[in-house]
Amino acid sequence: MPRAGLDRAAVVALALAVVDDGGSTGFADLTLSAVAARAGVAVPSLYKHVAGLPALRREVALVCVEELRDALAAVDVAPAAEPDGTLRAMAHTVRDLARRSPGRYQAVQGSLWVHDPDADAVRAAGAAVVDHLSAAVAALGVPAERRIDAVRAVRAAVHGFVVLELDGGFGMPDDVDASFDFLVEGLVSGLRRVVVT
Amino acid sequence: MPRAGLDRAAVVALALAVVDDGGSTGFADLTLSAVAARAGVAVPSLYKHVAGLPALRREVALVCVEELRDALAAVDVAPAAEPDGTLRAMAHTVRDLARRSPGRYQAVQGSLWVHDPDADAVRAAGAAVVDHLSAAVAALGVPAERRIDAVRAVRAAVHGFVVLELDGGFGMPDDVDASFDFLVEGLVSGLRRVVVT
DNA sequence: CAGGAAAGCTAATGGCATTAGCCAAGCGCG
DNA sequence: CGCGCTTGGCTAATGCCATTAGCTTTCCTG
Repeated sequence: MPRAGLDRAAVVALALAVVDDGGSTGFADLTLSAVAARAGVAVPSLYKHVAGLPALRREVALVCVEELRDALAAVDVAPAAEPDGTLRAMAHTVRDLARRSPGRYQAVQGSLWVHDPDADAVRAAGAAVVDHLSAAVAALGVPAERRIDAVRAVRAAVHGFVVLELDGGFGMPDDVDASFDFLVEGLVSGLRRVVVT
Repeated sequence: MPRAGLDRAAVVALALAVVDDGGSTGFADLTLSAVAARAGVAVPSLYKHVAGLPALRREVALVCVEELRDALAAVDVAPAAEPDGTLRAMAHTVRDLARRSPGRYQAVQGSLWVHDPDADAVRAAGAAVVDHLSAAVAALGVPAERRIDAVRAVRAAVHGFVVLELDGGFGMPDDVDASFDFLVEGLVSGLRRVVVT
């Protein structure tokens, strides 16, 4: 019986594969059994590398949040020509990422991490995501005292759209891309007008 | 051994109680065990009244969606003075309902029902919810060819905000009410400007 | 090449849903 | 009044999952 040669990283990678293969419910359906099956190993063997299912979920979530953070950082570094381009690009980045890997997007969400004392790293990466959005909003000229409200509005709008889209909540597929553009344009132009407040 | 005198409705009512007591994860944590414990009955006895856990969830969801639909219908019937008042009121109605019963709001969401062949009633009630929003958007003067986009934007914004709020996703509680007002005002004024298109 | 740490295993426990099959409560009808 | 059937409840058994305990084997290290 040769060894499988697993380690923490390999287990997390296999878990990510499970999540990716599971569509938009991939994260919810993440199970030690599934990971063990993929690894060609008995379930309890996984405990040699991760502390349990909740810990594995946390590690997976961390990878996913960092992925999102880095994608937004890349946008931040290369702002489009116009100043509103950044927020626009970030919105599309989030949606694209979510569509490419729905399971990973679910992993990012989470009442889960907000109150989990062991999820400091996840929270930190999440805060970085919000910071990038905040910078984009600031670039639009939103005054400081409205900054928080504006960032919350952006997060709500984009996240809400993505969630509804992934859940298939938009009945007919009536050009969902156009609807997203409509939303983002409304957001950008709405926030630009806040300047006058 | 007297009988407990359960029936389908009583079981669903107990399930709703479980959901309500479970906070924002109440629906996810809904379990036959919990319902049976409340009913003072062994778990398998529940199968005499409901077809299983998925069916019970569906029944619970139906109640919750109908509740939301009726709340929006009430707004529709008694429009505020100004014509934009309706959409504003609906947005607040949704949020208030979600805050009052977070567990029930989660029940309404659902990739779950969209593709479940046995959930026609849930889908129908959901469609009615969307219809009410659509009417409010129309009252704002949004032209017909933008109606779908506008309704999707409203749903995304409100739903996204509520989900983030319930998940505790807004770090500090920095006047979340004000942020919601900001979002709703932006939505209403943004949609009124679409008229010119 | 010996020995111990690390990685795998099997077995056992406990929570959950679900199915099968048994028993008794209570209603309706003679 | 009592017989019997429908119906609601029960216990027992199965299966899937996570988790823990404790054993074995591999393989690196000295």
